[in-house]
Order: sequence, then C-alpha cells, then structure tokens
Amino acid sequence: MCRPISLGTGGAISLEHAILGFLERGPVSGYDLKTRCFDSDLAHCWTADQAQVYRTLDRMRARGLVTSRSAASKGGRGRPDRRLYTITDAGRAELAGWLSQAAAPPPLRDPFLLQLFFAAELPADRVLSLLREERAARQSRLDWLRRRAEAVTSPDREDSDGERAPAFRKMTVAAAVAAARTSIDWLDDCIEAVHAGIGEETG
Amino acid sequence: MCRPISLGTGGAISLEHAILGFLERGPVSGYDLKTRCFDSDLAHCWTADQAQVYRTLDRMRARGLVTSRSAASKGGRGRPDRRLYTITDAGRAELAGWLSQAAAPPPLRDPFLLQLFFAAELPADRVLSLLREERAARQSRLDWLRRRAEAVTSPDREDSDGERAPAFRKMTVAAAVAAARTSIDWLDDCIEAVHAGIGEETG
DNA sequence: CGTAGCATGTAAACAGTTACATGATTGT
DNA sequence: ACAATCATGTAACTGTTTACATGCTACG
Repeated sequence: MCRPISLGTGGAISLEHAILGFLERGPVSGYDLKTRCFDSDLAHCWTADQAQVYRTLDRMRARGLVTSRSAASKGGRGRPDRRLYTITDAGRAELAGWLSQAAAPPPLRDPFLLQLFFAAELPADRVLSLLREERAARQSRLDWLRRRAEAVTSPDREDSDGERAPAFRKMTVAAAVAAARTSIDWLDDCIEAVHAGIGEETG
Repeated sequence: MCRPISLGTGGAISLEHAILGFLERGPVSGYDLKTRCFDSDLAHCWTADQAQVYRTLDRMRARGLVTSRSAASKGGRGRPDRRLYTITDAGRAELAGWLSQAAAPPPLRDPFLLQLFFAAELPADRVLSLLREERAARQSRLDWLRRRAEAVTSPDREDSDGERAPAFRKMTVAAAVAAARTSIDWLDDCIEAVHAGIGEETG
C-alpha cells in the first residue's frame, strides 16, 4: 500500500514558497505575481487565485518572510499605487529550506478516473462520448503546453539567471507535456477497447 | 442546483458521487466505505479521509440522496451497531446525471514540479538527490499500482456487475500505471541532463 | 472476577487551503 | 465607464485530532 501521507498542511505551503521563489529575483507586486508569474510562467505547475495571492502575501509579511512598500504604478503615471513585496533574509532561509528537502507526493484525485470507474452504469455509446470529450480536452491542454514549451525555449528570456533556471523550467514543462501525451494515448486505448466491445452487454 | 463546473479544490463533489457509486450496489456502512471502498478499490483514483466520509454521508442524508438505518454489526456477535446507508431514487438520479456529463479537468498542482521550477537556487548535487528521491518514491508507487492491477485482474472478484465494471476499473488502474511510468522516465531524463552538466555553473 | 487493551463504528471540533464574488480606490 | 490594483467576504472541501460507545480478549 502507499503509505498514508500524513502532513497536516498538505502541499499548500507550496504557494508561499512559489511566491518566495519569484521574489528571490526582485520585488514584485501582488498583481504582477498573479498575472505574470502564476498565470503564465507557473501555470503548468501550480495555479493560484488572486485573492489567495494577496492574503498569502499578507500572512507572509506578518511572519516576516517579506516586506512591502508602496510604489508608483507601472502602467504609467496615475494608476493607483501598488505594493511591492521584497523577500527578507528569513524568507530566503525559508525558501532554501523548502527547496532542499523532498516534497510529499501529491494526493491522488482524478475526477475523470473516478467517473470511468463507475462507467459500467452507462451505455457504451455514452462512455465513448465521454472518452472522446476528455481526449479533446487533454489534446487542447497539450497544445497549450507546447506553446508554453516554445515560450520557455525562446531566447528572449533574459533573467540574469544564467543557464540554469531556464533549463529547469524547461524540464517542468516537459513533464507536463509527457503526462498529457501519455494520458491521450491511454484514452485512445480506452476508446479502442470500448469500440471492440468491452462496453457491450455480455448477456 | 448543482453547478456543472469545477468547484473548490477540483471537484470535491466527486466524493459524493463516488459514495453514490458504491451505494448503487447495495447498502454500506461508513466504516466499510472508508476501509473497503476508498482505501482499496478506489485508492488509485481518489482518497478520502474517514471523517470526511461520515460528514459527507450526513450531508447527503440531509439532501435526501441516501437514507440510513441501524443494523447489527457485521462480525455478528457483539460488535456495536453500525449505520447502513442506502441510495435513494434521488441519489440514483444524481449519480446518473454526474456520470453522463463530462467532468471538469482537475487543477494543475504538482509540488515536485514547483520545487524543480526553482531548483536553480540549489547546487547540482542537491538537485540530483531530490530527483533520485522522487524517482524512488514514484517507483514504489508504481510497484503498488502493479499489485493493484493484479488484484483487479484476478478472477475472484465477482460483483454481479457482469463484465463491464471490471473492465472499466482495469482501465483506471492502467491510467495510473502509465502516468507513473511516464513520470519515472521523465525523471531519468532529468537526472541524465543534470549529470551532463546542465546543473553546473556556466560562469 | 476485574480491568486493561483493542477493534469496530460513529461523530464533532478545529484549522488550513482554495474558489468565487464583490467592493474600494484612483486616474484616463 | 473602464482598467489597474488591492482588499474583503463567504462558502466549500480537506485533513487532523479528539471523543464516545460497545463488546471482545487476554492477563493476573
């Protein structure tokens, strides 16, 4: 059996560490964290709500992991002030500690597998529809991931990170691409199997 | 009414539907749901806490999806009474509706990918350790999944479900096995790449 | 016999995380 | 009105801990 992963706070602490990881390269506002970092760079690894980002930043400030200061708006003058968040030494220490120790495996929770698990209640043609819809969804996700892979590979991404950071980021996209491809292949196998009569009543 | 789009942490409504799916074949107690259904049959698709099962059953009873009655313990002698939960017509309707419509894709949230995304902060040998530890964890999960696959394939699983239910359950295990294998292959690629010097300083 | 431990079965309290909606502010 | 930016409010789900009730079993 898979050992029960008992960790109280789940993987949710990851959100704080993701923020610390971005702040490590310089001060960022909450808005930019959400729109630039989470919605684009990190979208294939982790998603975060906007409200969640602000509340987490607040909590981190209270714990001394970051500091904040007001600054003029970026999109030109006149926009409301924003708060720029800066990582502290304590934040850097927290980030380093999290980075260097193995993370707990994520909980297994796949709604589509769950649905398929009980799919015997459905007629075979309905199961086929579900499988095809799921295949289309995963295909479009794969397309999106491939665009992200190109974006990561393009050379106009100077971040003063040297060669190392882009290499690791490419790896994470590669993982997502490989997983998506595998699941599409698996869906093709399922579609074929149901076609071959597995989903039919056996009398 | 039940919104068809993703809720909360990626379809937690799925838990109710999983319970309905098991209840569809006859009354079950909360304890058996947890120990027999979730901890073994469904462990590769979905996990559920024991307290969560009871809370959800209570909520479902309040909504009329299930009824409950007291019954003598299963060991026959002496064991305390348990509550047997039975699916209602409303529950069957809810299950059928959920089964027949496509599910929302789960949110992307992988703590290990997140860690690797920021791994440029670490020395290469530490990254290698992390990759190897993760590989070992996923390998043991793959071993566990293969044992589950054998258990599903063994012929002594008569459930009066005919041929269809076992076929679909095999598919779900196959998906988990394929995903685990893919991620292990990907980790091997990463380990090789870091070995080849990607993780070294380029200065 | 007593009692301590243990397994079964259920339940509630509490804290952490996420999602979605809404509001407030400021300047074009 | 609209967009950028920040903030709050609410609800849901998840997991952990603790508690309770019952009866079996083992040990002295």
